[in-house]
Amino acid sequence: MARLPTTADAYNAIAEPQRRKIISVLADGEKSVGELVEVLELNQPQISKHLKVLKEVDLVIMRKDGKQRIYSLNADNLKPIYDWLSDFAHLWTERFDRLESYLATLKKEGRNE
Amino acid sequence: MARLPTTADAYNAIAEPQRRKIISVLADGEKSVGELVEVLELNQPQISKHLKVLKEVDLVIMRKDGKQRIYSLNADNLKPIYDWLSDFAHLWTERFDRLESYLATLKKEGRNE
DNA sequence: ATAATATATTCCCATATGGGAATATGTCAA
DNA sequence: TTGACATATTCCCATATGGGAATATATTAT
Repeated sequence: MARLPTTADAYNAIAEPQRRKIISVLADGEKSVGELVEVLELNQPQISKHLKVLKEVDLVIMRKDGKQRIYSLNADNLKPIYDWLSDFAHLWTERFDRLESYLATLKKEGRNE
Repeated sequence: MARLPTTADAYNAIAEPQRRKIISVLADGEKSVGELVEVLELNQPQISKHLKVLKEVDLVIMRKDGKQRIYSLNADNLKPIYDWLSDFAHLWTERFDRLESYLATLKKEGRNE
C-alpha cells in the first residue's frame, strides 16, 4: 500500500521539519501566509503547500481577512500523539513516575467534564 | 528533495501505524521477532523490515540469543518528540497549566543530574 | 476595467515507500 | 553434513513526496 500520505494523520503531517516549524510559529499566535514566509524564509508556494497538508489533518484553521489568509494552530489534534507518547514516559525517567501518573489520571478525568 | 526517508529520524519512523504497534508491544518487555509476528499478525518479513527502520533511528536495540533476535525498546529517543509536543500542552488544556509547567521544570532540572 | 497585492495551484522530477513473494543467511541439533 | 528453524534480504510495483518554477485565482484599490 506504499507509505501513508502526509495527509493521512497528524503523525505523518508532523514528520516534516518545515511543518513542525510552522506549528511552532503558529503556537505564538495566528499568522498570515506572508508572515510565515518571512519568518521561515521559505518560498510562498511551499508555505501554502505545507499549510494545505496541515489543514487537511486539521492541525490548523484558516480564516479570511481581505486578501490575506490567516492561519491559526488547532493544537487539539496534537494531543493524541502526546497521549500516545505519555505511555512511555516512565521508561525514560523514573523520578517523576508518580507525578506523571497522577497527571495522566487528572487528564483522563478531565476528558469527561 | 522529496519526502524524508522513514529512517531520517524518530518522527518519520513512528509515522507508520505498524511501527507504533511494535513500539507499544515492546514497551511491555523485549520480544523476539517471532513473538512480534504472532502478536501483531503480520508476516515475518514485514516485521523484520519495520524493525530495521526502528533500529536505524535507534528506537530499538537488538540482542542475539541463539537463533533468535531479541528486540527491546529504546524509549529515550521518543522523548524529544514528547518534549516538542509539551510546548503545546497549555493550548489544549488550561486546567493543568501550572502542574504541567512544574513538571516540565522538574524534567529540565533532571537532565543535568 | 485595470492594476496591484496575497495566496493557491499546477507541472516537473528523483526518490523512498510498504507489502507480497521468493530467497538468502545464520544458528543449532542430530 | 544435513536438516530444521529463526530471521534478514532482495525484487517487484503503485504511489506520494517537497521543492523549483510558472501560472492561476482571489481580493482590493483606482
